[in-house]
Amino acid sequence: MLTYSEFRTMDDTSAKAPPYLADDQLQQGIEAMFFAYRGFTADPDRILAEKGYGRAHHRALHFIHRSPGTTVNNLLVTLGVTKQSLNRVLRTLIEDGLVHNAVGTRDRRERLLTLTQAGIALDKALSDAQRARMRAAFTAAGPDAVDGFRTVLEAMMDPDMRKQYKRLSEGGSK
Amino acid sequence: MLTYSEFRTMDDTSAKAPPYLADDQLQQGIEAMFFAYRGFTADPDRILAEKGYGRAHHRALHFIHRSPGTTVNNLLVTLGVTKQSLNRVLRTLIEDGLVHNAVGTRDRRERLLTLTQAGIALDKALSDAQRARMRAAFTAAGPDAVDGFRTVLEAMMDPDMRKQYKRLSEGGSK
DNA sequence: TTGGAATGTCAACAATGCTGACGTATTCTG
DNA sequence: CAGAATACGTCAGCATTGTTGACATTCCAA
Repeated sequence: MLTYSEFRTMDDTSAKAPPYLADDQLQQGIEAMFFAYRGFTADPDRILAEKGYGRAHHRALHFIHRSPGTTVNNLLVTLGVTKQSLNRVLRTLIEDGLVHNAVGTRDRRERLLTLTQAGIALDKALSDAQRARMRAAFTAAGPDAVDGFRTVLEAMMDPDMRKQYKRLSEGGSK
Repeated sequence: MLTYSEFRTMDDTSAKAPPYLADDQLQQGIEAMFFAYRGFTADPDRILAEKGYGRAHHRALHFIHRSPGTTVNNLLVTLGVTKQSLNRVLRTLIEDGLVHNAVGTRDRRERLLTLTQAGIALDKALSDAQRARMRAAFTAAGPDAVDGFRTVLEAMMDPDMRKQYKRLSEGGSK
């Protein structure tokens, strides 16, 4: 099979590229996403299973760690789930002493979420495992491929999610 | 990214860009995967919800379409789920007349799975939606980015899944 | 003071994973 | 041929994580 760039090079005799992508290219991309996402979650999932948590707990820990002091509503938007679904996860994390919630100072209705030391420790274990795979993939693929990887993924996001993503990438914390 | 001690002493005017760190690249990749996968599944999910199916039905339809006449065992390996989980999905698809299973010719214990016309139609609707987003992303990102995208995703897969992926890529495009 | 926003909680339900156990048909092997 | 192994289907039960809907509480803002 030709790569897309090879395909493009063959046909690219004019300044205007053909606005056509072979369905095989797209199909391959779809399957790549499917199989890669399985790998992406495999390592944290193993750790989570040992501790009795699920993927939703990982996501909550991750984004609380990423934006310390975030509110429940912010987290809802980022994770794209209902408050009931998040609340169930959040409650167990708070009960287990991994997450701390404090009454907001600017707005006392809000609950500002932070990780405890135990929460930081678990997040680190999960994050280390996931980053190790990402690092291996990035190293194997090379920096140019990594740029392309991020460019395509960003283009695949819903606009609202892209904003979330960019805000996190640029600021690290708002 | 702010540390926790920095967060605790932070006031509203202290926001500043954190220094560029190598781990930030990995973190950004992780979040890109998370947000992009949401976009990746969003369009098919809407169609599936209308029809009363879930993401697992989509996956089954996709890979049966991709490998017509595949067996249940083959599908189990590709999807990475248990036979009980797959069977539940497969049964509804067969009952609803989207999938046909025939007794194997080479080995009569096997069930050879194919899509019916109705199954092909639903798969096409789902596939069209997903491909449209993939096409838009590929077009926006450009051919070099697409190559990098696939390279990194492939490097992120578990070895067994990478074999599956390559087998499908080679066979499906001949 | 009142309306609405933010949050929490309870109940019910659905989709989709899992393990374990069992039955049937078929094929392979000694 | 007898028994082991394989492929598949199914039942039962359970966990995670998503959904709606309803309702109470707290508290900011007009």
